[in-house]
Amino acid sequence: MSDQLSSTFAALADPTRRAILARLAEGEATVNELAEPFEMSLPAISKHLKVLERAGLISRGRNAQWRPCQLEAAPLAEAADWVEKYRRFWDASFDRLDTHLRSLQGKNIRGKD
Amino acid sequence: MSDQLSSTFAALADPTRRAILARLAEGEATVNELAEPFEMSLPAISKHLKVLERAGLISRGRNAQWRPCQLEAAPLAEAADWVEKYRRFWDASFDRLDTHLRSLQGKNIRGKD
DNA sequence: CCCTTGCTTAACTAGATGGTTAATTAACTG
DNA sequence: CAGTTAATTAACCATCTAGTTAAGCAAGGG
Repeated sequence: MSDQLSSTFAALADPTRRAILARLAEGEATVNELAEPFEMSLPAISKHLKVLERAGLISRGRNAQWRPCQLEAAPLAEAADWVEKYRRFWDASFDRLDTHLRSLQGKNIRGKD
Repeated sequence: MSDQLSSTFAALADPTRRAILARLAEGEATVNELAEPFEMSLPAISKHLKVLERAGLISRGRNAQWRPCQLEAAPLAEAADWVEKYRRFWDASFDRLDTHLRSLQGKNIRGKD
């Protein structure tokens, strides 16, 4: 799970962390500000932030005793690229072609590919 | 981790499972065909397929003793939507606006939002 | 210098994840 | 019916995850 894409997706696989990113999309925030909406201890938020940081999705500065967090969306570009490769499989405009290709594939199910 | 988006991202957070989806993008495949590229036991692949199935990313049919797997990309649409909301944060054309907004936000770091 | 505020680290727990081998089920094949 | 092939299930194990409470560490404010 050490590759970038895996840790990005893993970081996104938690509603708390996605909510934190959504909040940071509105601008910088401190840990306490980020924690405020959640019924969860501060250490728990701290851990979520560490996961986001190690995935490169946030960066943290220092301002006196505050540790302001900032969104770093770069890893999301790679994730978007990956997902987009599959767009034709869910996009309505490709349904007919897709069904056709699938039925061709079905006849060759035991073939090399 | 029970919501759709979380289980979709969780399923994608593993290179083996992403490779399986990539293979299925070329068409249906049986479990043994899917397992072939990996140095991993068949039960391990079976478990990965179960994760993908519970996330709704694949469906499985029956053809005699074979259980052909098929890509079901629908959940990826939701994932793509989520990620796309952040596009402006990594897209070069938004960098200048983004920097500007951040600097405004910075002055209000202790504010309500 | 002590106290409060902001946050992290430590230690622990319950449950999920990712893998293994061995046993089992299911369906075709001689 | 016996054997082979395809795949799953069971049982087990190590590691990771997401949370907890309690203790520790910086930095600013009386």
